Amino acid sequence: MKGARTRQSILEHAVDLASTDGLEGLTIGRLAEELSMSKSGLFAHFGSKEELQLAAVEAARERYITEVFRPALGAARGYPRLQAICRGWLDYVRRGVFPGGCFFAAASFEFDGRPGPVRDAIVATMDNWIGALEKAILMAKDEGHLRSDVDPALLAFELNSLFFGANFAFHLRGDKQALAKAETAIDIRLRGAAKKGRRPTSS
Amino acid sequence: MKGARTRQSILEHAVDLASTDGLEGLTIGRLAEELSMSKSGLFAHFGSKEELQLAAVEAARERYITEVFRPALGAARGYPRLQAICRGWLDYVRRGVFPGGCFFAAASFEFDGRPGPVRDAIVATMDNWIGALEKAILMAKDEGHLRSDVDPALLAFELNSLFFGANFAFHLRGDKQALAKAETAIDIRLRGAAKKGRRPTSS
DNA sequence: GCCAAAAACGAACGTTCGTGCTATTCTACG
DNA sequence: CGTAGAATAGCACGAACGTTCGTTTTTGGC
Repeated sequence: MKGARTRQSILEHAVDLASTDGLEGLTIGRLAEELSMSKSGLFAHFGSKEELQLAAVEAARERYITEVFRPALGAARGYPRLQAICRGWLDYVRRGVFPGGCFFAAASFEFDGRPGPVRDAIVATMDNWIGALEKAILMAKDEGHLRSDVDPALLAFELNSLFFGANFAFHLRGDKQALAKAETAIDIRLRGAAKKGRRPTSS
Repeated sequence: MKGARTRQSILEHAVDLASTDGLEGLTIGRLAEELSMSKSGLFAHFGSKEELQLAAVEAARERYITEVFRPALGAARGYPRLQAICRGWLDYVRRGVFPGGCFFAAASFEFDGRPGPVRDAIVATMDNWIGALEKAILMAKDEGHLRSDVDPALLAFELNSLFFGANFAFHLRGDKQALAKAETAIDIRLRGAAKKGRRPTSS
């Protein structure tokens, strides 16, 4: 089917557009114009704007997994993988995987005070991501790389906060040192959680 | 003049609306309807939507200063004031000062990939805020409450990240323990930066 | 209580929004 | 190669958008 290919290319553009203009600011007319196709032709792929938004969230999730999460799974489980996730995240901001900054950070703050299926999809994605972060931390504990009194939920909260903070400082404020600051803060935090005697992995 | 009073009440509603629907999602028609006045009558106060948005940012800034920053200035300069700022921030989220969560967190992520005067106003406000945070940290160093190797810009970055992270976890994910997590993380971080021998202020 | 000035209104502008239809073009399989 | 079915285009719709303008109502100093 050609439709599937078209649909995919629509979604790639939709995700880029939404990362700068927001999921609500995403417009079928603009999207169609930028892709040189008719509004109705594009519209037929989704049936409603909400379906387009939901598909965009899913497409963004896939890009995120491909660009940030899956590569980190190449590192050995435990501390190295946790470190790979953190570095991968900062690199994902640096590389500009989404032109308007992290799609999910933007979507999270856009929909945090609004009900509906789109919000639910974002919440589910973020729950999943935080859960994966907690799991990586738990693994590092199980491997004996992190101290046993480390609270996975707390550490995941802190790391994710620093990720979002880095995205904010880098993209909004244009702070050139934002990513370096985040890396420093993360390194210190991780080292503090590491078991004594563990040789810190060089950067 | 009655106009000034009306303008102010328009802006209070505009700020509330924008905190849930975004500054771009803010609509003159909706705003007028909720205030039971005509679109044109409301419009005349600002002259353009962009002016309305700029005025809303300024009004939000004033509310923020009144609700979060000024109260903290009542605490003694140094460590206590820094602590008061942090606790005040978490309380500001808990109390729901803006119905859709922190106005500036939302605005920051909404405009982080878009140029224009509104973005500039948000950047200026955030620069100001981060600067104030750094200044409070510097004061705490000067008072001898924090270790001399503490980097104010780094610590301000970390604290602000935790604030935004708390707002995210609380409002989007509905994590009831989000504020407790943030408080724990902040306390640990501040204690780590405090000079040895300093008696930690009880909560 | 008068009267200029300020404020609010009501109607309309052109544009864009999301969403239906119907017709045309293209694609891929038999 | 022909043709059924998928994909896209064209057009129109009602509603809402920001904005303009002329009129009416309200306000506050004398």
